[in-house]
Amino acid sequence: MKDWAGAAPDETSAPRRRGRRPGGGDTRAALLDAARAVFAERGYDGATVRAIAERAGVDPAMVNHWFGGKEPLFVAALDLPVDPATALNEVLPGDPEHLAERILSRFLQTWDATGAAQLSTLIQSIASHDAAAGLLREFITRVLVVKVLAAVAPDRPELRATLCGTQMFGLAFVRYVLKVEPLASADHETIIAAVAPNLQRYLTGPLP
Amino acid sequence: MKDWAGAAPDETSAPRRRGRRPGGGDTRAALLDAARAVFAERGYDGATVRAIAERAGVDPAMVNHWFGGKEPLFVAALDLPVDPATALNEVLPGDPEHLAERILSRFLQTWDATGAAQLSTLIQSIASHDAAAGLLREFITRVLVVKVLAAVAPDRPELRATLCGTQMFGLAFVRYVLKVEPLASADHETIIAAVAPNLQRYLTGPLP
DNA sequence: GTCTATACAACGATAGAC
DNA sequence: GTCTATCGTTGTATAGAC
Repeated sequence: MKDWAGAAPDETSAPRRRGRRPGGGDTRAALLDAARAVFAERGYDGATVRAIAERAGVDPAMVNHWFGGKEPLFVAALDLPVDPATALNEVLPGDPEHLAERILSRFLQTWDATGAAQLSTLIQSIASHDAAAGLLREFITRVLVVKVLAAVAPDRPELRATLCGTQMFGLAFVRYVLKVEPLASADHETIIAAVAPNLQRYLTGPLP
Repeated sequence: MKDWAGAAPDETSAPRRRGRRPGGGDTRAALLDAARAVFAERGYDGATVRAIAERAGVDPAMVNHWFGGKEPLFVAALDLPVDPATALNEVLPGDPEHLAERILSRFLQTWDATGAAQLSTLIQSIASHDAAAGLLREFITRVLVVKVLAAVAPDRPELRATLCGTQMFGLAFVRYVLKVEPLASADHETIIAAVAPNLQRYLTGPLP
């Protein structure tokens, strides 16, 4: 950390070789591992790109080169089966009063296609490892609050985001992990019609 | 949480002695272990009291003596910090249109007092072991559908029950396991005011 | 030769010390 | 207010793979 931050760079230590590494194409994997460790230890804001790159033994610019920035690296470290940014960009445009329907439709399509197995393992790691829980907490806060709620919420975006999180997470768990009938086998239309009004109230409806 | 995969003591083919056993005070624990195993293997309806007692190596009458019946044994096997029957009897009476508020109030009091640790371990075992997931599925179906929804729901009690399950489980997970702010630190009044209308819609509101 | 992974320097923004 | 340190990000030159 303090090697190259403020000290004079004209030390006698040998500079790292520039250019492409001989055999190892493991920079991307090293960054992912380092990112999971640092994000888990310090959270999203506390984790710096420089610290992650240092742990991985590479230049901070590699984060941008391989992932496009700090946040895409964070999403990649979560190892989700979908890219939230892409999904949100497809879902956000349109009437804000029908946003819940679009979110639910996309949500069901994604997890029905991916299958419950992957979601089950994801939830397991979330429930058992504090690190994973911290990562998801960061994810909920950042993605839901900053991107979704800031665009449509009239007030209290943080509270609305967590409330949306309760409904979406509970739906995922009961449908895909517990597989409680008749919800586990219900078609998308039924679920959207049942859940969308509640989710929409959390998004734009009146709150105390 | 108990060890759901723990093997119950094998049944012995020797004839059991009648009357009080000499030193054995482990009949209750043996029944609980056997109950978890058999409930997990066969579900609530498929598990018979006789099979549970046989695996525990005791007389079926012991189920009635120690637990008061099959269902209290099932609840005891779930190792919940509260007795659902008692809690429901305190919550059900009153205006059905305000049932959600009473459920949420009781729910928050229970888990805030017990602490998040116990709920976290409970959810972990649910997410990781299929057996525990099956038990909770049975619990949701039986308790919510038969006892709560049958009393207040105008139609589709099964669907309403699972929808209520999504909201309650999601609330528990986000507040007590993930501890996402501001929901994790919100007072009961705020949460009830925010969630009760949605839960009430699942209970008695219009469904598609 | 081209292509690409890499290192280094530097920019604008931001937060805190003074 | 200024100053400083550090952040995320970007530009660019270079070394090695192709």
